[in-house]
Amino acid sequence: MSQPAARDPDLTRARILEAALDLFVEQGPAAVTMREIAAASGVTKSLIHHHFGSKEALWSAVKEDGFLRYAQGQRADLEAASAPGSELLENSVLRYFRFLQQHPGVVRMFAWAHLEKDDSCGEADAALVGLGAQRIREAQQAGVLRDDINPTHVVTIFVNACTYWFEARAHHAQWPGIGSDEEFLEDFLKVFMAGLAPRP
Amino acid sequence: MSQPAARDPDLTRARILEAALDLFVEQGPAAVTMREIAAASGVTKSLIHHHFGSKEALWSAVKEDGFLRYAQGQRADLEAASAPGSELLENSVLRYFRFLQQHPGVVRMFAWAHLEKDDSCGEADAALVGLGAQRIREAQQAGVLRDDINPTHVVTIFVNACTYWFEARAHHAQWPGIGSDEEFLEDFLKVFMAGLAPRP
DNA sequence: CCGGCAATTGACCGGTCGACCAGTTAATTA
DNA sequence: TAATTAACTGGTCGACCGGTCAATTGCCGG
Repeated sequence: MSQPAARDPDLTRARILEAALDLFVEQGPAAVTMREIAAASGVTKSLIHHHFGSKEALWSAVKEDGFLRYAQGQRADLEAASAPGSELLENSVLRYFRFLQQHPGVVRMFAWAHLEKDDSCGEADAALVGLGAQRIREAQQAGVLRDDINPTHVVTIFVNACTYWFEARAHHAQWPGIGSDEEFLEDFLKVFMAGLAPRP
Repeated sequence: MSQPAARDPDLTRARILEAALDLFVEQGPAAVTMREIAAASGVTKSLIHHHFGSKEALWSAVKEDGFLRYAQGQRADLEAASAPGSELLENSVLRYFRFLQQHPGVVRMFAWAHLEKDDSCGEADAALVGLGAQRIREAQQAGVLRDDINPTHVVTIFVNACTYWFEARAHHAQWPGIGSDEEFLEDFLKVFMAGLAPRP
């Protein structure tokens, strides 16, 4: 006979967070009810309140957890793409694009956070962007990239282009002549890298 | 003494649409109540149902109206920036950026639509993007822009970079070394235009 | 092995939501 | 001007929301 699962508050919290993440990211925090989260995570509504206090606190915990995992993944990616110079930049764009491609929920989570003017997401990746900008500055000083562009803006440009590509995918899919993920990435990289080449 | 306002269903509809637009764009469709919209537009809740049927239908009407006005404004802008060649492209980016700068609600309305997977926004500007892409194609054939890039992707790149700049403004504001609207626009234009210059 | 505490449950509460409806008023038309 | 239609109002309903609470269960240190 199936025993009732042994008590494991950490696992319970994790299960609630996981179910809540899925629902929140998919439907938005306002449209999800505590009852849905309870049903999806296999616990009682009261238990969610016991562990997280309120719906808003749960949503905050979900975002904090999500942003943390995002930042950790990106940091690992940035350190893995360690080849210096312009190859590093091209690799970074490629890795960032692939990351969003494989984690569509991340784009949506950021979008929800932006719409509700939650700037806590900035804390998650500010240090990461600073690190990336530093690498670009080094490449500029080495003469590999043109040096009349703010390094942080270099990061911002490719982050914006890639992120919004996935956020507005269904929208832009209706534009005449639009290509696939791969074709867009290829074209963007051409323009981006050529635009950053040292000036003659 | 103040007469009760003469009946004017068109004006009433317009007032409801305007109030609903503001509230929906600011808080998102799920967070806004019919009672709020009624209070903000100075009519009864029942009257909104009379004119629009349901909350969802009202939100659809708001989006449709918003997208239409957006597309009309953009079309006017595109036709105004009629100088051919690479100047046209630079002007288009500039005008698009300024448009979003002056209409922050548009960015948010598109973001809400994207998050709820409403692809009706694509119908609004598909023709417009097609027109822009055609101009770029002509510039490519004239040798003013490099011709190994999908023209639609050229549009997409600058639309993404500009739109997400405003959508994630509060987020990116926390990034170290980030600049102002003007500084970002300048840097983006440098990279973008240089990246699209004909190859040697 | 027992006493305390956290994990967990189900019933329940006040409040608010979107929608509906019967009734009233003003414009339109025949 | 009588009749018809559409604009508009106030009141109300059932559903469902987030949150609370007393009671129960299982773990774990003394």
